[in-house]
Amino acid sequence: MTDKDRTISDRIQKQLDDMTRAERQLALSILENYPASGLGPLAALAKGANVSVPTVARMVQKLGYKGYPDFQTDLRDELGAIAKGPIAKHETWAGAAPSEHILNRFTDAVIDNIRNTLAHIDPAAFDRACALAADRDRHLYIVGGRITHTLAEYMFLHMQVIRPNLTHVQSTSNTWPHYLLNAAEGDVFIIFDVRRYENNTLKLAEMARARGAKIVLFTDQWRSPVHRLADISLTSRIIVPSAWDSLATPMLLVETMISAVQTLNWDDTKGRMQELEDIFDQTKLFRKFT
Amino acid sequence: MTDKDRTISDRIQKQLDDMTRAERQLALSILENYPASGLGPLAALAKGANVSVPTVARMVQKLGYKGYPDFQTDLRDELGAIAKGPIAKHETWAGAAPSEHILNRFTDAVIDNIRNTLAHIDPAAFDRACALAADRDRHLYIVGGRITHTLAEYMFLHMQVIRPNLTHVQSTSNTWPHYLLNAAEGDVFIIFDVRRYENNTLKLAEMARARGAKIVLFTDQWRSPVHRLADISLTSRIIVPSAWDSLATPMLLVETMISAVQTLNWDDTKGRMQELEDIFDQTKLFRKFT
DNA sequence: ACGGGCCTGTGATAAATTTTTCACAATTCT
DNA sequence: AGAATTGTGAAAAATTTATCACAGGCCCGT
Repeated sequence: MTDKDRTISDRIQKQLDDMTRAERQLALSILENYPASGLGPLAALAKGANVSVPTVARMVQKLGYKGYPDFQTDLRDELGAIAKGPIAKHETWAGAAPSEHILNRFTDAVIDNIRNTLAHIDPAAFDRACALAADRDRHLYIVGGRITHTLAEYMFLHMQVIRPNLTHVQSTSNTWPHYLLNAAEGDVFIIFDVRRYENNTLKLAEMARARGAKIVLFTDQWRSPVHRLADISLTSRIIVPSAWDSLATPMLLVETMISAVQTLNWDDTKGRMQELEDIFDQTKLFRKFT
Repeated sequence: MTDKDRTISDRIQKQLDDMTRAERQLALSILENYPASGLGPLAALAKGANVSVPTVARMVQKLGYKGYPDFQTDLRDELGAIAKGPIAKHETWAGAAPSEHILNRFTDAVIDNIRNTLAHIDPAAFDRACALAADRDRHLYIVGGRITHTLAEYMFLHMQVIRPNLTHVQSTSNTWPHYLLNAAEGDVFIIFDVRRYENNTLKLAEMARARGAKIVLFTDQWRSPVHRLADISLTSRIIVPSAWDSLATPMLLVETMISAVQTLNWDDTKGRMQELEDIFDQTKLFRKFT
């Protein structure tokens, strides 16, 4: 037993590989809300993990404890030890690393970006953008640039399941003018443009605008020049301790929009989602919900 | 009941003055090792406080609980909330929207994912992964699946600037076996695989492994089967109130790794970035940054 | 100092809950 | 098909909790 196995959490994680499905399910549940969930009654823990009572009993014994109460005692001791430690310790995300570690510095920055972004966002505008993206009568164009096309494609992949009638355009390619030939009044362009802003993207936006299309823009705090043409601009803070910017926050917004649009289109999407559920079942990670 | 009474600790402290000798003795004992001591059996708590069993029973009822288990439940809930960190304390992110708005619910979930992911990550393993990714002598393969290839590509785009000698492989394409022909012992595969896990990805990993390559895996909390072949697994929590999973947290890790690798290779990267700038300037792909 | 009122501990017991275990069926994996 | 895993339902065992009555102690005012 090395240095790393001091906490029960570590020990559980280490054994994760050798566990069976139900055990792993249980272990993850314990880790999920650690250590509170393990301090309640055995039956509650079992229920929370969607696992049977004997499974819990069997596992704690596999972990080397005489019984569940024994396991709880260990958990409590650990909890007590933690609380006694350097309390006022500046909060670190990866507790096992010093706060100067890049993991902590970077995460700090991203959390800060998220907080700042959400604080300044206009929920009404966001909702309008979602409504536009959900409208299947409008053709939906999703446009990304050199780096942002990964975000654009990510959105495209999901929207494809949610609704028909959409196109993924890469503004850096030289084929995008072709797409615009088909753009009609009322169509929707979701455009991604963060610094350094791309001329192609701006041109594309201008032409889209000229054809009477609606423009939803994902950009950064310094705002792409496209924002003057956009009906709705969603700006994210993207600075991190790195030579590059972080797309984590824009991605959060993208995912949120996907979720919102899917809800708006739920009636129509339900069928397709059922298929996904079936595939989901095949992963055999979970019990079926009965 | 005001703002200050949110935690049980606060409530107990407030009543401290009105308590009798034995009660105060008990209360201080609870506070002494909070909340661990309150989560054990009643008798143990009594003994630890040098107080009789009925005293404990009487006091928890005075505190307004139906019984000791009731009190414990409250303590556990509080512990669960605390463990989530001050950030997750039901803060509304987009202040302009109600907390039920999807923006707030989704952000809550993502922050929670980040917190949980970072809490369980092994910084040493992360550092080793970065070192592997930074090693120019090893060819670097970046592998993504159907959805995750966007993340893979995102990483690839940045790594391209940082170091030479790398390839982006899409496991869903049927061309990947060709890439493997060139893979040599000691080469590094960064593989992305979240549920639903893809057979192609697993096969690819197996072949890479067979050729003696190192494998770094980005996966979710349920862990892709690839993790058994991986030298280093970086697991993220990815659940959000949506029909899909969130790649925001894996993306955070990716960006952090990019930043770390770039620092490791900084001497060389500096020059390459400058060249890139020059090339972009020449092609006038970008507007100049003001 | 004294007595009354309150608090507290003792020891015991009943009640409630929780834990443990079992055998077997159902399911999943190989 | 056979082996391993997991769930079910139940019952027994163990532990924990809630209470009780009562005695001893402490504080307080007289």
